[in-house]
Amino acid sequence: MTFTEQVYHVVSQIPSGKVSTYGQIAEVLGNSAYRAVGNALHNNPSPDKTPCHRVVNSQGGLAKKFAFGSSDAQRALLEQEGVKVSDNKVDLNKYLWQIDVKIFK
DNA sequence: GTTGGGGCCGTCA
DNA sequence: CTGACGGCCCCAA
Repeated sequence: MTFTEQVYHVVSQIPSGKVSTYGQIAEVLGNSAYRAVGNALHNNPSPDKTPCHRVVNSQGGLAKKFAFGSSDAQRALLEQEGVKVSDNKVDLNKYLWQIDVKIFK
């Protein structure tokens, strides 16, 4: 199980209507591997299995380029799931997903 | 509040 | 094996 695989696994565990940050994922997988996390999602071999649109940065803002093509698609998906997006940013206080460490165990 | 610079981890060429 | 890049994050001016 490589780091990338773990990232996919964790991201796939994100429930609908919730979002997570690169920092949170990195915090679960390692200490500070947010770089690797972004890289992993960039590869994103299975966008259907890996909802990278539910992954945002610390500011709750959407990324510039996603495997889907553009951030507008990501925003649409989030709103479709019940997550209200304003100015390409989500309310982390409400939609931030509490990552469970056991998910990749 | 905004901008700039440094540093972490992993993968690919 | 070494070098470079990335959808980042944090701290200091």
